[in-house]
Amino acid sequence: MTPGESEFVEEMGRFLASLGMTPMAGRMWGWLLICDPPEQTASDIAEALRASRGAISGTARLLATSGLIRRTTRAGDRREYFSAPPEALDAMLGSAAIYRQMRQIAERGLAATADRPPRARARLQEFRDVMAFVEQEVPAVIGRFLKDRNRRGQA
Amino acid sequence: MTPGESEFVEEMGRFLASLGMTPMAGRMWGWLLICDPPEQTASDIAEALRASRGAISGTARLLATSGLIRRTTRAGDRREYFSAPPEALDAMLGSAAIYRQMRQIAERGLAATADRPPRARARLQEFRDVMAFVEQEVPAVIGRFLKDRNRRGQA
DNA sequence: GACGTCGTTCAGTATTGTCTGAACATTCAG
DNA sequence: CTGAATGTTCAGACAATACTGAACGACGTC
Repeated sequence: MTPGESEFVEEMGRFLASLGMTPMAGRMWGWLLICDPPEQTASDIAEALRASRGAISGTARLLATSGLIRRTTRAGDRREYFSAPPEALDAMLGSAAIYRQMRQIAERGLAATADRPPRARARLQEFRDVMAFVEQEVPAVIGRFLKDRNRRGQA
Repeated sequence: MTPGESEFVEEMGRFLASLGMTPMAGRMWGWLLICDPPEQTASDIAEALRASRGAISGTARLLATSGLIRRTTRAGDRREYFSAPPEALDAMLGSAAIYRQMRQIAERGLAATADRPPRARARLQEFRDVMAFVEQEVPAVIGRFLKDRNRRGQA
């Protein structure tokens, strides 16, 4: 890994960490975006990132369950191969998980303030409404784009 | 603050913390969404959240600079009043800051891998393209919605 | 000037979270 | 069986972080 690539990997680590993931998750994902070949074993990744196998193991599970990476296996090869598949972008952007979570929190808040005057609840009500809209519309827009792009890619 | 309200405030704290802000920022914003009256002094907030004045001070700056809360003053009153204004939703959703940041990281990564074969750069290139789209389109969609809503609100 | 209120800053602390490295289980080859 | 390679788990070290509480300056009132 060149210094420039390493800087990219570290930057992705800091960025995903700032979004609630671990730095290692960001590094691993960044590396899987630029590595060659695209599929790498845990040992490959541990060596490239100079991280322990334990860290790779835990991070791989985290990334896989959130849909950001794919685990594949090969006949006659006990190792697992990790890669950043195109669907990762769908998982990252097309999901309304964050907006849904915010809407749900807002709704629980509204339930907890049911006996308060409307004036005190108006802001939270509005917040909920906006979140409900975003939860529905943003994934739809991104979904249309990704679908379009995939169709063009196939043609 | 009732137990239910406190639970809402704490939940908002955990949520914003998972997005890279501090728990206190989430609590404060959550409280400003449901408090009565809607404008509160730092002392009011410190008492409601049972937090120190120092924590409120730092958190208020954080929230204000990111546009989530508004600081207002009144003639003949040296205190500052904090509130969660409707524009906060614009700041929270309409901003493309996160997507722009991801696009920029991707572009620096592409620059750092300029001499690598296209195969190794394809994923990152695609990632950049999708981010560029989202950076432009998502705020546009949300902006149209908010504008619409405001117009309806005025009518 | 003395006092009370308001806001900021910062050192210290307590807590949390991340990563390492070792121990362990599993699988396969020799 | 022995040994090597792969993956998981977990205790513990280490670093980062959030918050407290005290010190400080600014402002206005008496």
